[in-house]
Amino acid sequence: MHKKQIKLSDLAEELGISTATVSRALKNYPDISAETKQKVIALANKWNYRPNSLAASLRNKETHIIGVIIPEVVNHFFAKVIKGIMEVAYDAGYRVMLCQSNEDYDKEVDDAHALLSSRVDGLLASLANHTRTFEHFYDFMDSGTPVVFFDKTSPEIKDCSKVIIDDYSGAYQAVESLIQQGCKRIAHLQGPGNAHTFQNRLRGYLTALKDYQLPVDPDLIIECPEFTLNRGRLSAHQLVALPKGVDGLFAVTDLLAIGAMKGFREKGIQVPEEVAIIGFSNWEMVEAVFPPLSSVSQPGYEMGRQATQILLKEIKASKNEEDITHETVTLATELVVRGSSKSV
Amino acid sequence: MHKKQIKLSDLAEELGISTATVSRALKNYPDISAETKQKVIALANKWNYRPNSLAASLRNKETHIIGVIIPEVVNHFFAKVIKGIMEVAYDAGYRVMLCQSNEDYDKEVDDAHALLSSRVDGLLASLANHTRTFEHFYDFMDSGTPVVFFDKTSPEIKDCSKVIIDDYSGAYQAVESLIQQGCKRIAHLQGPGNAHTFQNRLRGYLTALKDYQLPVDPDLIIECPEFTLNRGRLSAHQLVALPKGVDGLFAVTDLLAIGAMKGFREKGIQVPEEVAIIGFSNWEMVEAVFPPLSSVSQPGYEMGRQATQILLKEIKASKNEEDITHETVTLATELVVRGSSKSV
DNA sequence: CTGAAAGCGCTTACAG
DNA sequence: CTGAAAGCGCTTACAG
Repeated sequence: MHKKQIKLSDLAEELGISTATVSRALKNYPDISAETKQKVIALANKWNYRPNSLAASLRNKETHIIGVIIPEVVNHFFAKVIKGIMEVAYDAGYRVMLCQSNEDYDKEVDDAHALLSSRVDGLLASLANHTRTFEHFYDFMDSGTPVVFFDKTSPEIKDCSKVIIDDYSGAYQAVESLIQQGCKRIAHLQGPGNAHTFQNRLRGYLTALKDYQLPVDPDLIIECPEFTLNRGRLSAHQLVALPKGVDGLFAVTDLLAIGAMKGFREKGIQVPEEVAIIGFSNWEMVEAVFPPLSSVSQPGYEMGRQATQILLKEIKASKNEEDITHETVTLATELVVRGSSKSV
Repeated sequence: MHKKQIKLSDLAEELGISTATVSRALKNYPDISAETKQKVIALANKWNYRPNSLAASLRNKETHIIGVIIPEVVNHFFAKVIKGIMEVAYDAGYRVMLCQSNEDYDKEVDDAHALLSSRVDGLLASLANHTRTFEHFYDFMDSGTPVVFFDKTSPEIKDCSKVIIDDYSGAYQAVESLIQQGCKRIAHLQGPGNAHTFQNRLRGYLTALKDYQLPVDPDLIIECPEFTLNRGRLSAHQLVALPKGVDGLFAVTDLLAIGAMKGFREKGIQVPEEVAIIGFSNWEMVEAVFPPLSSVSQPGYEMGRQATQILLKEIKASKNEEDITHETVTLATELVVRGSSKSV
């Protein structure tokens, strides 16, 4: 590998001045003569000089890189979060090192260690479904590197900021709406593991049933290990086969709900006449299926933006040795009713 | 910011040995005594030592980071590419710095410069729709940093590897299939800009028409500036309003095709009886709409994997000062016929 | 207005 | 088997 990248000393040598002066000229320090600045900048452009940011980062003890750990990239919600993160980061002059835990605790730990080694200035993380210990995150906090959790987090984690959505209320509203339109046997397609978000949606479901004096039937609660159309489809088949049947369904995520719609249709069940369905996330595709899917909005883009804004604020405070007050932002959810259920 | 991160010299001091020995012990050099190694490793674990990879990278002149420039993260195809990239990179001990050009040429240039400054070991890039000059990529090649383009590239770019799909054949097949099932007035929802992929799909469409002696009607070709359901929907309305109507549609991407299905349905047009529709990408959601959408498969995950494998091979060759033979891999596409068109 | 020098935290050729 | 020393490419306090 013979990378012939230009360095400061190459410019300095050609101009017959010191690297210190070149460095200062490029950073537009006020006490460098205009003439010197011009010469330096002209030469830097001529040679296409790109400063080695490794060296600068090592020296300055900041990398202007944000680490991101996300369970899964191929997921519309998380993709929007990433977009929000990258935009805010870019506007502030930060770059993003992205890691996908793949819902694997060991990989999550590994990624955290690598990002720590890379000396990222801050970390944005969303937990894998089965993460139960958090030492790999505490390592960041202990080293003074701010961490902000988004979406999938845990109440056990203290002393850091979080951006979450109101999963509980969103779920409650959805199920309440099904109840109010007359559903008596409402199923729930549940998310895997002990992820707090999914637990909160389950809690919203259970509480709504209880508040309206509807019994909880374990047969109506199906844990879906992965979020695919097919899993939703098969769950619908399973529900249709129940002796007492099903007349409503709230799914932890839209993909499962859409899969379930397909599964019901395959069994000749009419939506919403025989089974009313509500999903969660409200992604664009809910408009494309027929009937359009009712869903609870989950503002991923906004979540990414806000989490990054908080992180940048904490990075800045940490750099200035100011005190940091952590905050938990809860983004509102909203039930959007479409053809797959009735408005009440 | 008072990051109290442990460094080699802290370990060395506590053990009363040199940093050189600590460094070698941690890297399991053969000529370090087993006893020393154990002591070092025990202490490193105790203090949770994370080597500063900035320092190591600066010294070794390699970062084990791959730069990725992609037009858009919120796009199922690109998300799958990213997943493929990250998996292969991770397995080889590489990390990913992700940049989203947002289909903006200036941002693409900016991202390229930043990645060059970060001294990534290699670059994977897919062009923004309106990119027409490539200096920002040539900078990498000139500096000896391998670049592999995937999906959106340009024949003007020489001397580097590419992983693309056979857009032309996929499009040709799709349109041929529509013709063979009797469609006479086949519309095309076209992608924006001069992106080569979209041009090739357009070319497949035009050639198929020509081969079957069907006239090309400019009214039937609609350029869609962005890929949204609504854009597909409105395009369908526009086509329905044509005096001569439309009886087939090939869309440059599934989201537009699904939007068009919705648009036709809104106008009371039956799919596939009155208009047969075929999309491009074959993403999971095509199974969810009704009727299920016929589509040309576009293996994004595989594309990400292969592009990364080639890049890693070139990085290795470059490091060993071996000659590099660039290759262009063309992944096959396949028409998958479903309910929105008829098999022939 | 400019330069010499030290230092960020590693790694490794060289010496012993 | 281990250490002293140089160096990766920057930045900046200090001196002039």
